[in-house]
Amino acid sequence: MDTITIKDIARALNLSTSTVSRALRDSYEINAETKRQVVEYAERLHYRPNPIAVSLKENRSRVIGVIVPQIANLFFSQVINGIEAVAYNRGYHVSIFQSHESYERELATVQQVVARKADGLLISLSSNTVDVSYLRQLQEKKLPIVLFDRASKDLDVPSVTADNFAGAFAATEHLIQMGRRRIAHVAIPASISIAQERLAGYRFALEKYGIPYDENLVRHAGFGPNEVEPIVNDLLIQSPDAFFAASDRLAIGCLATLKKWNIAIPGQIALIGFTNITVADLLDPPMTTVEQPALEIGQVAAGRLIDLIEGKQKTVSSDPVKIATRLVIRASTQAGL
Amino acid sequence: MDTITIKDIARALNLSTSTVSRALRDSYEINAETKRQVVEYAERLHYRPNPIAVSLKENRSRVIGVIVPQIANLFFSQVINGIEAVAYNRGYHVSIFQSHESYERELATVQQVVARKADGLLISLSSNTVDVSYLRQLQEKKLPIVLFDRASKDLDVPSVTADNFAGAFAATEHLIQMGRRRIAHVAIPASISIAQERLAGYRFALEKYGIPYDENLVRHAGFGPNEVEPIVNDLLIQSPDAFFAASDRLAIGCLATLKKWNIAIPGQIALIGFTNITVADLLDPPMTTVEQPALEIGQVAAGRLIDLIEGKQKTVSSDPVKIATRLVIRASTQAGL
DNA sequence: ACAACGTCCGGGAACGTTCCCGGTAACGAT
DNA sequence: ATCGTTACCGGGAACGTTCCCGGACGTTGT
Repeated sequence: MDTITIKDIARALNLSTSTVSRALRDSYEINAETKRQVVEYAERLHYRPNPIAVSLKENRSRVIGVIVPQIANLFFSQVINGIEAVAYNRGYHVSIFQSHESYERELATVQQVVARKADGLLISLSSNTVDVSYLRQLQEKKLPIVLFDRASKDLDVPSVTADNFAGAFAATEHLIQMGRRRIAHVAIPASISIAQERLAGYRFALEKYGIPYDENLVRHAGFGPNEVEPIVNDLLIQSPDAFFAASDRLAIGCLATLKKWNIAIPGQIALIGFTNITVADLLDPPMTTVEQPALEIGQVAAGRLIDLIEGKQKTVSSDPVKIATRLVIRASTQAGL
Repeated sequence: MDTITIKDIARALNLSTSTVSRALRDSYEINAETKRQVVEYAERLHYRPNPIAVSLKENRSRVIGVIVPQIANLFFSQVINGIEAVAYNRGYHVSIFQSHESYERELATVQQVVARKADGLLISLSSNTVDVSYLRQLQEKKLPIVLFDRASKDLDVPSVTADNFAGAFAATEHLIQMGRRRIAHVAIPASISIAQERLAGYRFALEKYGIPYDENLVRHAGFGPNEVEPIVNDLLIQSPDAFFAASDRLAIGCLATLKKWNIAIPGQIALIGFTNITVADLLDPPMTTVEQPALEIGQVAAGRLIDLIEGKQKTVSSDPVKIATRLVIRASTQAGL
């Protein structure tokens, strides 16, 4: 009754659907005058090709699916902005989904996205995803996939991440240079690839400066709402003189807990976050952070994916791309005591 | 070569596609034994119905489209979480899109979503959208639509928003009760519906306490990255003793600018934000805020939309739903001077 | 004059479903 | 024996496209 189809045009102009279809796609074998008529009529009735029918026919959709653990996270939302910018420019639509850190939701969402014939997949793994075999299967079925931020060592898929090792190294080195020696590390769940990279950077810095690694100073925190506070409390028993938090959320949680105890920052304890929070310098005290180039990660990841989709990538070199981080020094890591 | 279809099952089991289709949907007119065979075989080969084909046939998709101006905004991302929670429970998939505060992108995105046969639309208007006729047309074509947060008075569509008037009133009243009299209001673009509601609440509070309304104390700020600072600077000329910022972003901008000028908060100037920022009490100083129930807004909006989709809403009463806000008092509005 | 070619167009299958319309048995009731 | 049911199942159209195949007509070359 309302959406106008190619058939309607054909009927109205006394043509066949084939002719109309070809006229609309500007085929060489259609008379110029006929094309004009068709295009004009289509224009006038606001004809829009039905993408569902096209997808069914062509087995593709010009849509790329993006799956992140959480959208309410500035890092991911900025990555998405980067993705959209390049995807849009190159003629792709972007559909965004959340896994909510759940393997089941991630799996279901990916299946759905694939069933809807997305041309490619951009995904950051949920923290509860250990079994990535479903992604391997998709990969074997030639579905273009690019991982970002949270990659997986079990998967030979192109990935784009921040240089977490270097970032964590820089953070830890900075703390050491500011005279800290007992540096606690509040890490994200060990299942996530970047947790290990950041931990490694942390350890490497300690090693370089001859500080023994003390595993009592390292704790992993999950994504529960009140998980950070008890962990910080535990760590405080070890009398650290600095906290290195491995994410936005954790840094904020550390800050809140330390304040609760009336611990002077950086007087007694220095604090550094691994984050993208824009309000870092409005906090009390302004917080030193390792900034991840979220936007750029998104842009690069989307670019690689689309290259893959369009077959520009002859060599499917799945060498991971690492984007440099940036240490922004603020008050929370000044020399203390 | 890989995705298995109903035809494959039919061929393998020597049945017709009709029978297989019916068996899979558990039709009463299929023999129990046949059903068993079909279901088992389908299970074994991991058969998944092709949602594209189903959409084409049924003219629906069990997908609801969500369009927000910006995802990198805690308010919207929390609303989305609310939406997803109920949508998921009721058997709908959610596709998320951003308009980036652009009318053209919004229009294009909505068209795309509609063309893909979304069953309904949940949308928060971009600040540059003045012409909502395209939405009216969709509404006339019986597409279920629910607006949230940013509604439009030109549109007779169900909407779910925070109670912006009451929230702004409470904020302003609080400032007045703390002894402030020259209360500056940094508002969001006047084109957005909630800007007017918040302004009205602000004015009503002034009126109630016999404070004359001074239009020099009210300025609207757009979404540019550096738009807030000059506006705050301008307002400072009017020597205000309080700032009421109408959004997250603006409140943060005010705070940053005031700090730049070394203005004591709340000593010289009090500050209150209209926001959802979780770090409000970690800021320097902890910021008093009017909190919007973002999650609930999302839940209610999704609920209404799905009711609409499933025709449970006999009366299409488009009376707007208003969800109460909550005033959280922190240090930034203590009595000054 | 006739083949050969170019130009322009239509018929119809196919993508994977659903569903309407039928049809065939078997069986009890008349 | 005939009829009406009931229980099952298949054929095929339809959703909106694209594209292969083929055909009609006119023009050109020999």
